[in-house]
Amino acid sequence: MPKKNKDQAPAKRGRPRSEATRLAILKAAREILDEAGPMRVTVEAVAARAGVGKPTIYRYWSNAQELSMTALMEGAPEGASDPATGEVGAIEALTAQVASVVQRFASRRGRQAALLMATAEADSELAKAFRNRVILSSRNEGKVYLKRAIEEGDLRGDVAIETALDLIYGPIFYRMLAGHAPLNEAFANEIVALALEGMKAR
Amino acid sequence: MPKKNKDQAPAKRGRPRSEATRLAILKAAREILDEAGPMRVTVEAVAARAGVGKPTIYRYWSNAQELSMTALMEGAPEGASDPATGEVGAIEALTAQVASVVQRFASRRGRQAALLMATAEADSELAKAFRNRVILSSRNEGKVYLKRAIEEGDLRGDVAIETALDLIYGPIFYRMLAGHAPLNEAFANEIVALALEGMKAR
Amino acid sequence: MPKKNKDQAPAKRGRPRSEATRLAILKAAREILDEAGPMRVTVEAVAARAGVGKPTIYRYWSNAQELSMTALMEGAPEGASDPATGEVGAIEALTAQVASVVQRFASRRGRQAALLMATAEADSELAKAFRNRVILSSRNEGKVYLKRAIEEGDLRGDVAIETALDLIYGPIFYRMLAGHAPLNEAFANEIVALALEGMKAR
Amino acid sequence: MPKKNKDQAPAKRGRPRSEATRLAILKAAREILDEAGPMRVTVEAVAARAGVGKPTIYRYWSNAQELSMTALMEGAPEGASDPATGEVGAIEALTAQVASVVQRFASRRGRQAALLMATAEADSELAKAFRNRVILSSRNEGKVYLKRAIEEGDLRGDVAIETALDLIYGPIFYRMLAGHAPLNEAFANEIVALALEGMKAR
DNA sequence: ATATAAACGAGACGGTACGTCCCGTCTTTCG
DNA sequence: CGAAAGACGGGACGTACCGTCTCGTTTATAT
Repeated sequence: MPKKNKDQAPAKRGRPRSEATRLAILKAAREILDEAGPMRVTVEAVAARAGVGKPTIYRYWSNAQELSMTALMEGAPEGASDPATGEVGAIEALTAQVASVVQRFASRRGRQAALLMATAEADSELAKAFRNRVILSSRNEGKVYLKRAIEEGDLRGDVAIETALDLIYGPIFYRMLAGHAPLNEAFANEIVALALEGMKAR
Repeated sequence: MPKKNKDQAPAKRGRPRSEATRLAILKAAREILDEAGPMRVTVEAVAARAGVGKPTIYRYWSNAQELSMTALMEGAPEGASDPATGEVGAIEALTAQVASVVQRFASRRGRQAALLMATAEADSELAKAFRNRVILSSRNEGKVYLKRAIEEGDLRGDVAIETALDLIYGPIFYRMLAGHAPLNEAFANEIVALALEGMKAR
Repeated sequence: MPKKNKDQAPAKRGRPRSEATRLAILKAAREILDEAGPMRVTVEAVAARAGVGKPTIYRYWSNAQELSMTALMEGAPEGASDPATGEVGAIEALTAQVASVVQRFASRRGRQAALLMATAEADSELAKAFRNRVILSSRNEGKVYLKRAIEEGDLRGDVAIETALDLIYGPIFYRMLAGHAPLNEAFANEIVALALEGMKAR
Repeated sequence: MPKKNKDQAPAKRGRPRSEATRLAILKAAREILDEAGPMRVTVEAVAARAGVGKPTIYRYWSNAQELSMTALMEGAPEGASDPATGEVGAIEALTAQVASVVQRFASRRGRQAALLMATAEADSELAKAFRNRVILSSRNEGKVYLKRAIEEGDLRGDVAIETALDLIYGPIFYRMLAGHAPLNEAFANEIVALALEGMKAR
């Protein structure tokens, strides 16, 4: 049996890519992001800071924006903030989660993420991953709570869950984008309360 | 009394700015926006296309982004789509308006506007104007409908109007940003129905 | 008469090019040439040293090689080493000139010039100018001496002047290229003597 | 007796270098030289074309220039165009040889060889070999003819042979470098005739 | 009518960053 | 264990725009 990998691995040749290098690049990108903002995350600056050649960066990402997206994704582990201990009611848990999302997106990092999302070319693979990880993961979490609230009889069973989710999470990004009102915990409570008002089981 | 303007006007001398030039610049910017997207709206390209010197553009705007915002604002007269003729119920009118807003932001121009808003420096005067004109004008329109619906007894009087408005208009930008579901008329109907469900007068 | 320039000047528009900038670039190029050799005359290094943007250099020259050629041409005024005072015989004057040419091309600058000539694209306008100024100017000077020598009866009148000139100046570049023997004053004397041996009027 | 080489060879271990590989590299280099010129003979391009790793090339040559020199040397077997059959006079034979040299250096390959020679670092071993093989071999051939011409009494015995050789072969490279006049057979005849004019035995 | 002065087109300028090519070295896996 | 493959740090390329700065040329007032 001369072959080691049974037709599953593509048999990589040549020097393998260095994970350490990749991490150094992401670290540098994250530092610049924090210190100087997204406009300064240029391939040139990141390469210089990471002690890396520009071509190495281009080997992994096709431009500074994609690099930024990866940096933001891998930098913030995106929590999955405690999947609700069951002790507490589903709607209360949802409210708490929305509050934490609001808080996250009220921060600089949150704004950067949204900006990046808005700027990105929508169809790239990385953009989709970023969207799922950064923008939609909270929405998916929320879906679990809503379903549980229905199971537990707190919400009516005929609720249009998808629309309800947009009602709950949409306003967060709206305020972030338009800035017409503050992003704080009170806001989180108001949204959830009002959005679910009409869905309550009587 | 040698002065004509009684110490209020600063007595303009020299050649006045040419409105035709300003319009040519905006026209060129809009064309590039349509043909090649917001990334290509560079001061250089606009100047070349408008047959204008770069300093002339900088005399009016401080960078390409501000120019784009003006172009977008003056290009789309922003409708103010018939302020509801009173014949029709306030909630129906609101639903129709939301549908038209959804349609507008489903277009390329709409996406460009939102992107520009996201990218803009939040504190500039022009950015505020842009925000009011492009992002918040629809919300303000909506507020009128909501108030009328309360007056007409369709909605309860103790409704938190501001939150309700965010509930209605937020999801539009959310879907535009995240792209997880389509922006169409059905969506408009669903949002309004669900958002107001809990505010209905019983 | 509204026009100032009577159809002779091409009516320059825009900010004129700064001669000071051009000279600073050439100075920097010459310095690098001296200190580090022709390989180090990169557009980037010259721009940095001259305190000039790269595009400014590309506005004048299309690559580092052309820049080097200009630097070498304008740097060494190419002497026209005293056009022979008439007091001395034409052949003696020629010998002295050849000796000075040998000396010049024995230097680093000389080698650089020849190398540049060899590397240059032959058909460019600048390459032709460089060839005339740096490589062929000495040959043209020599032609004057040969003619005078014929007039003065030192050489026969039926001599093939062009071939004779190649016989005299060719060996200089040959030795420089092949390096099989030294470039010194003795060599200059030998060449001229032997080359003209067969042309002496009897 | 397990060893093949009887203790005189340095006991080669491991996979021996493949001569086929070496030839493939040289072939690829020669092809690029022909098709795209000397500037395009980069180690990278040659490796790709020859289907060879870059380190393999660096194992044989220290840079692309040396590779080019070898390619040019081994590509053109350098003729040694008929070592004079004795039937014909030495001066006639010399004239014929000079004509063939002129023809060779009038070609693209000739120009490339001279360019390479000019660019090369003079002190490298390979550069010396190249110079001897490509630039000076014709001169050495010529020396034989000159000596024979003296022996045969066609030329005077007190001739400075080295200078005479430079007089004959120098103009070829001069014209190639400066391009002020064509390189053709007539030129070859003229040079030899004029150069030897003064050395003829009377 | 004639100065005066700002706006204008043109485009050069010092810069920053782009994305690409190639260098020469290194680190794997394959034959 | 040599050779292919190819990643790596690095340097330079030539280009696109940036925002600023002269230029010479209109074009309206204000004298």
